Amino acid sequence: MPEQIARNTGAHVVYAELKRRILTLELKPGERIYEPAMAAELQISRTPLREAIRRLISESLLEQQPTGGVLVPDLDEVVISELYEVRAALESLMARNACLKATAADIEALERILARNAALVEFADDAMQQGMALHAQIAGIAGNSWAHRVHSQVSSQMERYRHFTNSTQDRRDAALAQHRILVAAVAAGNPDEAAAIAFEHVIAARDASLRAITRNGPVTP
Amino acid sequence: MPEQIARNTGAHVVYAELKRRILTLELKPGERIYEPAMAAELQISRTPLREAIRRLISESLLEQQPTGGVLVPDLDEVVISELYEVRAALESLMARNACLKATAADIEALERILARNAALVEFADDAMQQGMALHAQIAGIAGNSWAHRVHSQVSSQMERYRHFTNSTQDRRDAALAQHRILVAAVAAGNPDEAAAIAFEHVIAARDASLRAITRNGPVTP
DNA sequence: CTGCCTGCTCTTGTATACAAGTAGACTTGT
DNA sequence: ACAAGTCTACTTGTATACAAGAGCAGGCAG
Repeated sequence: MPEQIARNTGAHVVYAELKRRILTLELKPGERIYEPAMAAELQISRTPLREAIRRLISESLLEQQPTGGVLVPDLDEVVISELYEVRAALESLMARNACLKATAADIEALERILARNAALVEFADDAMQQGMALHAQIAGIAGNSWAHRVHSQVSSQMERYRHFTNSTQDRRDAALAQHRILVAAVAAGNPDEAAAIAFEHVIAARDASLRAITRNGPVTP
Repeated sequence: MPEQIARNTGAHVVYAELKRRILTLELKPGERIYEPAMAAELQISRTPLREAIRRLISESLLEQQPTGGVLVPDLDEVVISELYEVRAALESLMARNACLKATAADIEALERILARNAALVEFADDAMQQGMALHAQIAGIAGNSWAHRVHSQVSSQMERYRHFTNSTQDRRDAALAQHRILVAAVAAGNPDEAAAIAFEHVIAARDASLRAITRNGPVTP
């Protein structure tokens, strides 16, 4: 339900391409987008390009100036903190709901993912993927499509900050430990505890990121 | 930050008008929107109309069919439950943050709103407004613009269901009592308690709404 | 030298024309 | 009568042309 099936319209293609460029910082924060130039570059007319731009604006992946220009939003460490907190609230909710709805098969699936993650904990590049996999499973069990949808949007935003929030081995170990406790709480069917653990887990990730940022300098050097 | 200052462009006007019609159910759930007809009715060309439509789609106030048609989403009691839960998670977060940041003046402002609400508790039409006023103040104190933004979007969605979730005097009294406890927790500076109370408060509202719906029949009769 | 005014260029916003694909109705054959 | 195929009307998606407004440069006056 979150991602609508991509109809192969040009607007969808340029939307995906622009989104990719924004999230990879290929389009730099603060950079302005000029419709005719971008349309020429993407070899498409202004109409579908505008459609893609407006969609990105409504997702806050682009920003409209009062004067009328459109630009890539600046990176801001206050924002990343906010995003982590919203993620914490949503994942907490989903952990609670998963707790209430999980079947034996669901628990088994969670533990299988956990085992996989434990085996791969040393690989930094997979760390994010692993956390996402576990969370995706929990989200599926929770079955709140709106929570899932909003969570996806927030996660997209956070991708722009990925390069600034390097994960350390310590952090990955801690995350794995918290995931174990979380799955245990879900298995035990304790909603309040599962919710609290999920919340604290993401808040811990927030604090780790903020420390990493202040150590390595601000996000916009 | 949530609502961008309306630039007086035609697309913004039709956006506001369509949104109004959708939220008031003037555009009926399930009804399809034909661009030429709607453009003629609103006396504007298809281009700005399409812009407004796409924006509403990305806010889930309109729905795009795989085939290409656009229609007003059906009402669904599963969805309203989901929306309440997301609201609960977000308001819980904001209550927690408000707790951490509130100044003496903030507490005073909250208590003033509380007193006002207590005086007006018997007026059903203001009930929603009062709850919103208190929440808006808390959101302001919490100062998480993303939480605020997402909360606004979810609240918009819920407006479509307003007519089905009639509030009773009992319900309003209960809400006021919970608001008192919430403000007390914020004043006491107890984040966990404030968060828990805010969460339970909205969940209680969810349950009351679901009961009202099952009593009065399904949302789509 | 500085401040203001004027004109130009380039931007965005809107309208319209065109193309392609789809749903539905009608006809035709069995 | 029913099923299948085709044609038509209308839909959405895209391109382009046009208008209005903002920003900027350059010149002119004080």
